Amino acid sequence: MTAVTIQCCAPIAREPLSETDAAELAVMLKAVADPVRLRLLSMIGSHAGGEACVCDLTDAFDLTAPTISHHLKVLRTAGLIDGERRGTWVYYRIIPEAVNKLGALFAPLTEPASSRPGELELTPA
Amino acid sequence: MTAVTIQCCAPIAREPLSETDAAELAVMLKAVADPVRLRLLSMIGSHAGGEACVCDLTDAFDLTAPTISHHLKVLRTAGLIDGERRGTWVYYRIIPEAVNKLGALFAPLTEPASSRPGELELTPA
DNA sequence: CTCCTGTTTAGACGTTTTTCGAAGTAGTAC
DNA sequence: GTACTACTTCGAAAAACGTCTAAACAGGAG
Repeated sequence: MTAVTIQCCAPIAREPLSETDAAELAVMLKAVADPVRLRLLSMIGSHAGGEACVCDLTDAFDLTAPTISHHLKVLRTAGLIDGERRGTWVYYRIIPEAVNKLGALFAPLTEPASSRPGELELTPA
Repeated sequence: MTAVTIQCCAPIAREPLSETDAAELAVMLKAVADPVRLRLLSMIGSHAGGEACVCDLTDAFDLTAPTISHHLKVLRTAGLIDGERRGTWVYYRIIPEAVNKLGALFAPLTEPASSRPGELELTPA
């Protein structure tokens, strides 16, 4: 599930976003536009091994487990993370293509993308 | 007004975001996490001359003028755009540093922050 | 099997957001 | 001055959101 287009749009200042692209990007941005989810994403992404257990994440907040679970679901539905159960615990990992898509959206127009070394290797699937 | 820290954070996957940084970034992301505001930002940024009149923007939507005005205010409060009245019309323009900040947040981890030239002069509070 | 821990789902409640119509402010033209 | 246009502010209604508690589900241990 969670079918998300990996690459769709030029940087925001290159040309006006279409209604469709804007709607799709807004879903992803809305997922990230919350302090708790931002921190969750950052914790998962920066965790050793590239993945983090829900149990690790829950302890870092003053929130109940269901609330954390809800936020993780929002991130997962938006296509930003993916989760997998291994035995007792569930591990989440970032989906880099999705994050790169956001990075590309806000990339500066000043220098052509070519001058940034390995900016994005992602070509649309 | 609209005092916004220009640079505060490493890419999201480098290290866990602090509670403070996450809260601050979430404000900016929330401003951008709406289809209408995304399109407004894109229209302003890609408009010839780097600025757009509210009258141009309003016509592109099926929304009333007060609603567009509200969205523009949200973007302005978040520090993403700036507006100026010249005679009869009000013109808005993007604040590139703010957009770059978002781009940096979602940038891939390939190069260490030190290799980006004089990105910014402000250190976090 | 039962019990315990980790995680998700369901439902409820208060807060925030999006939108509108109506009224207010800023500026030009007459 | 009045009249007209451009834009913003105000106040209200509906929808979406974040959080909780309670209950369900998944898996390991006894």
